Amino acid sequence: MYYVNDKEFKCSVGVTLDIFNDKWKMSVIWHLLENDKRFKELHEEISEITQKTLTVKLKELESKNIIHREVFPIVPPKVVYSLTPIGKKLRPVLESMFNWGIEYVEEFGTISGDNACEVKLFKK
Amino acid sequence: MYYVNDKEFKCSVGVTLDIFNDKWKMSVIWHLLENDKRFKELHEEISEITQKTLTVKLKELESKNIIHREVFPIVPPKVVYSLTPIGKKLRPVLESMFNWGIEYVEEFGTISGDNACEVKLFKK
DNA sequence: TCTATTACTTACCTAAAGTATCGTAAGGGA
DNA sequence: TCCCTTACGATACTTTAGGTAAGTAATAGA
Repeated sequence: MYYVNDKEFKCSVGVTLDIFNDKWKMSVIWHLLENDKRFKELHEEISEITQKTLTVKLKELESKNIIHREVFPIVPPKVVYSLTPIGKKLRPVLESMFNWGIEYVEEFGTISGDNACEVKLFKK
Repeated sequence: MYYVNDKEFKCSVGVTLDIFNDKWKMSVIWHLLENDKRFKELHEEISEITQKTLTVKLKELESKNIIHREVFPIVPPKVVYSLTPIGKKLRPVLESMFNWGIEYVEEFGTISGDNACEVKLFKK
């Protein structure tokens, strides 16, 4: 049995799925894998998310020790988000999702042109 | 650019995240990786999901060609769900989630006793 | 006849996420 | 002085995903 603040899990997969049980957290991790980002940068890159939801998701990830939030006390404000060590260890998860996505599209979708996405993934 | 029925994605990770953007689909895959299952077996194993939601999620996964649904015309009814070839290719995704979950619990949770979960994962 | 079985369906309700707008705080320009 | 700017996020309201609880069909067995 695995226990993470009062919650009980039969399996470690459950721990992971319980954290990433929503629509957005994995996306945030994906974008932070590239490099640290300010709130506005994240919001521009994950353009479909609303400001409020992004705020909530960043707080959730911070409270679970997956991202780190650094505030610069200047005006206009500046806040930079980065992955913690355990957050960085999510890379293999996103990597396998990346690879599966390609296989899925090759079978059931279409690809046009190319994209700079691999760069994001495979740069250290 | 990647296209999967009318939807456009900048990155193949987006394709994967768009499919598994909910609370339950990954869990269903996890349980089907072990072996094919009837509706009732899945419902017992993923006990927190409601019957209605499981029905909906299975239909969604079937429509996306990730699982296969076989109906036996008997009474009481028997319906067996299994992973399609592309569905089986999700194993590395769950595997990395499994591994990350262990690392996360080692750092922020506790483990008591052991579990038979690895068996499920690593049996072919 | 009555109950158990399995895989759903239906109607209703609640909680999570989305939309839109406003607040804060310091500096710059008219 | 007053208003505009930027970056973050708070607030109020609406939409939707998921949860609750009950019902259905068809047959076997008590």
